[in-house]
Amino acid sequence: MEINHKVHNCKDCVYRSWAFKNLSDEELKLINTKKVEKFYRKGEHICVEGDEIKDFMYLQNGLVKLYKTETNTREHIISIAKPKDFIGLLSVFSNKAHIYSITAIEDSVVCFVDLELIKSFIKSNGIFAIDFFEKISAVSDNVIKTRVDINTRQLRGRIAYILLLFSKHIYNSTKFSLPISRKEIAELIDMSTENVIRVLSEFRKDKLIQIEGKSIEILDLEKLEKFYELG
Amino acid sequence: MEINHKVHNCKDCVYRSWAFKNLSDEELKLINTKKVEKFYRKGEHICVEGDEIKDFMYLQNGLVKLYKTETNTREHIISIAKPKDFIGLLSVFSNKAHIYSITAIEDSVVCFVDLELIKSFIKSNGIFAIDFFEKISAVSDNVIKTRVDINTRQLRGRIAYILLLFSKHIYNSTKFSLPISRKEIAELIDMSTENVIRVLSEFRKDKLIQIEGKSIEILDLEKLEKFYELG
DNA sequence: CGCGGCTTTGATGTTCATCAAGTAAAGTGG
DNA sequence: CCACTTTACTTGATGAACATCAAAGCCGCG
Repeated sequence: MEINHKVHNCKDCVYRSWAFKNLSDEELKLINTKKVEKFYRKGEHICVEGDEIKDFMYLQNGLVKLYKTETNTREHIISIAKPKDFIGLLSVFSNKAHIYSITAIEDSVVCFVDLELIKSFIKSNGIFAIDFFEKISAVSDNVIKTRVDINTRQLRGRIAYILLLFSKHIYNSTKFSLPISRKEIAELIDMSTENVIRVLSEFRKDKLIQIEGKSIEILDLEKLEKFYELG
Repeated sequence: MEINHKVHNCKDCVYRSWAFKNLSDEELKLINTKKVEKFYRKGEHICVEGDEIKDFMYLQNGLVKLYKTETNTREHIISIAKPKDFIGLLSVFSNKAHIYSITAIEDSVVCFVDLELIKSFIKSNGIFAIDFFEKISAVSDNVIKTRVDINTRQLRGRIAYILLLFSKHIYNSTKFSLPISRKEIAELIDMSTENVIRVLSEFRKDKLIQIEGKSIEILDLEKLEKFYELG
């Protein structure tokens, strides 16, 4: 299932300047020898609820979903992680086992770093510790904010939220290809699949978006933002 | 508004053995001289959305709510914090300003510790850093879990959730006095005040609970748990 | 080529918020 | 302490928002 990805040197990794900027050359070297980069094809599992947490994982490339399995046919998506996000959330510190499953929704590359190594850096390198926690706190804080954002809105506001999320925060374009199915959108924003489709169709009829299968273009950003703001 | 509470010595504080157990005697002494314990009467604000974050705050005693103000008459409650919880959540690391307001819903004692001091301990004391982050991660993780729990349920399941929350996790008793109004329950679980009342009345008629004003007794724990599990 | 999963639309019914109106409780000023 | 005001609570009636059911077309995949 998993294919080992072409391994980079951590020194050249974009994440060095982000989360790991405060590591010394030796520490970086140690990470470099111990880290594992794995490639996941769209649809492949990265981890499953209940798996033991051994590594600190962050997304180098692609897009993944965090979710809980509710029934055989229904999942509940907690969040969509984008590159640079720490995809195990805080569980890495507060749990022994993953509390969510993670699956790639686009071809993705995940970097695994042994958790004990990260912990040893936290212990020995205080500057790193502070910076590191700022970064992972932001990711979790954002999940909370997103959940609240979604709950306080109704259908149109939620769909507008999702469209704006992909457009502004993930693809940086008004034109993109939806990485998830209508059903997954429904599972992400707590509504029925049928109503996701209905609202999308309504938005198309009202010329807010152009949509054909997975391909979406936002035509009227202002109106969409109004739907988002008004709930 | 705020009344200075009788100040304890950190050495005798129950929290020493919990979050601060890995601090040395000198470090503890430093906290002791710098910390401020404040007493808040029920209803008093501890902080307001937008306030600068200067301190790390944890709840020694009482009960507080975290919320966002939506309109003049409506708030949205994010969570209820109980003793030992870190009430600023992760914002302390990822934000300069509080993103939620905090108000006491019971008479409460909050301990304020200068954030810079905490950060300096994180830098200098690695064992403390790891332990400390485990603790605050658990609190935030729990907020996420709770939000998901609530959204995936409908009215009866949500009310059951709230009742079980107070009974099991806060008061450890089937008999307790509700610390929040019907309106606040509504704001916490995203439903209308009227329907909170309706479901509570229904539960009373069905002999699941006995309720008179704020005083509640759970009569049929099993049925209540069934409502919670089935949503 | 046929099966299962995804998508779409319409019809129906349930769940829920909102409105209205009244009672009880809790502050507030004289 | 009492009239007064406000805020909390409660119940019923109504309609809006939404899920569910049903049926059909579509597409990919073995």
